[in-house]
Amino acid sequence: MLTVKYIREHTEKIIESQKKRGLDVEKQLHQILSLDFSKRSIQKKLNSIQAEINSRNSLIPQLIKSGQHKEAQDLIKKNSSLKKSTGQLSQEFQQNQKKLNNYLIDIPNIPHPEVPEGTTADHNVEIFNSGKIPQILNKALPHWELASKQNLIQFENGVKLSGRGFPVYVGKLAQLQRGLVNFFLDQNIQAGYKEYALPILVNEQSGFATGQLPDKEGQMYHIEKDNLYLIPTSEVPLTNLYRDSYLKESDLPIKMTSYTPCFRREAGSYGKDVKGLNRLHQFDKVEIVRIEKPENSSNALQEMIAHVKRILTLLELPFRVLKLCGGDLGFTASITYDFEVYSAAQEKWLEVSSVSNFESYQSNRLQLRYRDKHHNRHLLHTLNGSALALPRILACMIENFQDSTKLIIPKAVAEYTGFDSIEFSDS
RNA sequence: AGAGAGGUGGCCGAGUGGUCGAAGGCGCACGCUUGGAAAGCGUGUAUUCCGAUUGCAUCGGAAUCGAGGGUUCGAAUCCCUUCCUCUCUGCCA
Repeated sequence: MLTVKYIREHTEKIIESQKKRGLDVEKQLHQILSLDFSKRSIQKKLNSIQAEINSRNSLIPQLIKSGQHKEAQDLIKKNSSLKKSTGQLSQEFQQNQKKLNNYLIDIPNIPHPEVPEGTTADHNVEIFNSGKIPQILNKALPHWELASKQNLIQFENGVKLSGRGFPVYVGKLAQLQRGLVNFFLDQNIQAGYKEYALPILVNEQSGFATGQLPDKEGQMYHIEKDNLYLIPTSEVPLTNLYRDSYLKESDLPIKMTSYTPCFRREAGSYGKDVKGLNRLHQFDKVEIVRIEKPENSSNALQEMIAHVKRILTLLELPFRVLKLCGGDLGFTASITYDFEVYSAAQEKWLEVSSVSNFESYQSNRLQLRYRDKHHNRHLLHTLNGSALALPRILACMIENFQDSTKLIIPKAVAEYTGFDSIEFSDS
């Protein structure tokens, strides 16, 4: 979230830039400013009363020692009456603070100046296109048809076990998926990211710190008995490793990667684009996260974009990169680039990666800071991206790399699977 | 799940009612020492908020010893609630 100090100093700028999201935050910001003002005036009063009490308290033991009991009793009486007023004031102070916090939590991150105007996904700006739209095979089948026919994915069994959105991968396709995970992880490790194997259940605090709570409360699976949440992305545990941290300049940058399953309830998204692997409740993803000094975060973002591009190129899939417009930007992100792969049989683009700079928005909740050479304290910047999410990659591979007899595995991946094609049984 | 122990500053660790924001050590920073380094010596070293002055330097104040509440003129220290960790037992992949 934004700091009050920042809001105080940049009120107009924030109001202006939130318009890119289609939001009018003027009223909220003024609420925040007035709550902040009253908070400070309450604190001022409280502090001075407390100071008075404290100064008397330090006299009392001295008076008692020197036998001046009457004087001591006098001070005690004065203090106990003062104390009553502090009780009320501190209650007011706390309530004020709570209100202030609720407003603060509600303000999304400020869109970066580079974020294009626009209200819907149609206004996202294409900044890169790999250029090679594949020749579509005459009878190219969408992945759900082909994979079902060849018994590579069992959607019905998934429904039997869990419900819609929990596919079962079979045989070579399961192997291909495993190979891809290793391929992605190795690519990330080679690029300097350290691998972590993480819990996929996290507590409330972790969910809050990266911004999933309370914003996406309804989108996460919640285990009430233990008050734990199934992670919607490994961004959550990965980034929270550095919650409540003070880093040294020499520790930076921090580059991490992790493979985890991800869980999303996808409440409210039924009916649209949910066929096959397009939208799932459980899927596998390899994530990259970086923690950077503020002045380096833009460069880091560019590096991440280049990195994901490289992986997609190795996969030989046609793809494009979009700069998200304000209306399509996530709550916590300052700027986001989406990677979409072209699915020939579906004749549409599917999002396979999303790379974002959160600047200090998450750090403020995480309390993730560093100390510079002059011993001044600053919030760090966090960034993350998928490298990559599995199901849609699989879907595109199935749709783009099929011929009449087999599915062809790209070279770079074949090293990991141990086979370079999946033969179809004729039927 | 049951029983017990415990949660103190970047880390370890002392501290059971009164200058305790907290001894000591480690670490870190700067300085001295040295041909250089280590060792040694010296100095400094928590965070947040409010205020003054305004250079993110300095000064004053408040709060914080897991969290919340209570007792008291006064609590890290006593009481209650709660969360978490560890050990043993039970159970088990």
